[in-house]
Amino acid sequence: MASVLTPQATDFPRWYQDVVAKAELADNGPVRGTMVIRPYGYSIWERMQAEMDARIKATGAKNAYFPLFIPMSYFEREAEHVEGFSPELAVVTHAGGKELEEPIVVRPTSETVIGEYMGKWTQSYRDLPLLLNVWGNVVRWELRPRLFLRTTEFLWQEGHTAHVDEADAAAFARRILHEAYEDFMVNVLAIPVQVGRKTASERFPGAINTLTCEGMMGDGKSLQMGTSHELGQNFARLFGIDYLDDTGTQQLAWTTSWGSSARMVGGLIMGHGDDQGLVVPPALAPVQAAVLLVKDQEGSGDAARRLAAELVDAGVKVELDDRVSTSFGRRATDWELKGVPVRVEVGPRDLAEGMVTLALRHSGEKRSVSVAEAAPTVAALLPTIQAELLARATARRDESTAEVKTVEEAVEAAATGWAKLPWDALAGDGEARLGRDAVSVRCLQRADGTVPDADDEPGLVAIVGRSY
RNA sequence: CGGGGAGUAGCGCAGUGGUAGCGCACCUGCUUUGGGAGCAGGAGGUCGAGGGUUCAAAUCCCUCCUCCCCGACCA
Repeated sequence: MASVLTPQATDFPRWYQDVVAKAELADNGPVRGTMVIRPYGYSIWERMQAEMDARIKATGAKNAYFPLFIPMSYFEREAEHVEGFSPELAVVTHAGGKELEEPIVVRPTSETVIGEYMGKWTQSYRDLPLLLNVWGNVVRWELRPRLFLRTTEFLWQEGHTAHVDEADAAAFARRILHEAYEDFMVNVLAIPVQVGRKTASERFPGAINTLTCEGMMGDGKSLQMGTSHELGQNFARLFGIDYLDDTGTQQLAWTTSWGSSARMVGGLIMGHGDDQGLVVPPALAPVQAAVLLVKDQEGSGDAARRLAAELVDAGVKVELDDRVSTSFGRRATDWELKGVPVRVEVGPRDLAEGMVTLALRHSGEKRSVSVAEAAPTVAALLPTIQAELLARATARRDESTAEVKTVEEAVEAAATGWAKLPWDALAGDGEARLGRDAVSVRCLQRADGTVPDADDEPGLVAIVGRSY
């Protein structure tokens, strides 16, 4: 059979584009950098949203919505913020048939508007912490777009919180990082992210500290899959987020912001995909099992429908594929491209023996089970597959991570994966030297892998690599 | 913004002056269906736009537009 996709080893970026197209995830939009998310791609994003939303709400944050349009003047209040974002702003200068008095920015992020309203809403320490989350779209004008990974408009979640003091803000930024982001990525996406602290040069514009989750992709490059920022009192000062404390003294709040986006779909593709296409972990999959009717003869159609119903009853997300006017091979390939964890192949040959065939996407394994055992077997397999995917991704990441001592060795290791390098080895112009080879510090960790509180703690380790 | 390409059917492309073609996809029918089925028939085009040369332009000339790829930022 001719291969459907460009092999990863031949051209990884082209493989990625092929998967996006053939698995029917997305199309390019009419305006450069925009993206049309197709139903299957969107169903994956909806599953991500559902899992993330539950984790975000579990921290006490509540969903709200803020406007797409932001007055330009809001941006100009914070020097680093405006400097960081101005090259990628889309600005509305005309509306209603005339030129506007003040240009309006299409939000690239919402710290400023949300700051303005937090300022209105916080008067007493009893109003704090104020924990908000927004699901929406943002626009950052991109020169080099790639579907899901970097598009001019993208879907995301941005959380914004205000706290009575620095310690509470710092704790919350870490809580989101671990309990929402890391937990989701490890346990649902089955991607073993490295969590750590960004260096000053990689920090969010206007933040005093940025924390990150970095996943390793199939080509050894790093993908930033979620970030959580401590904003200090920068935005509180500029937008008047203050309150009276329990002694009646006026105090400035401490704020955080944190975001994750549909870029995670790109992480899913490149984190688990293979030359046969996407591989979706069962905990995430919008379709966990496809019941594939080989041909509708000798009652196999009825058997397939019955089996699909049994799978639903067993709590499995099922899709019945009885489009027998399309060849079996074509349909099997399509489900494989879409990364559906289990295919249940139902045909007269097996049914004559009282059996059906299960095909596992992640391993390529096929096994025969009796019709009666099929539904419970599939239901029981899903957690096993989930665990195997995480184990496999973890092993691959560890094999592709080298412990090194010098900048030169780090650059060499970054050709195929990550390097762990003593942060001290990058003192002075180390980051600039990495940058010349398109390599950067993805994050800093303590020797035990935990997240540092400052980048001048002794003995820190820099995780270094190429990135998306 | 600097350098390099490309615009012809939904997608990928061929077509160096004689009036539009191939592969895939699509539609109809028949035969198929256990890893992208076969055969037959069919539909689909202001050849990026405008101007010029010519008996004749997808093809040659001029102008414009758009898109893609490589160099500085980013979820």
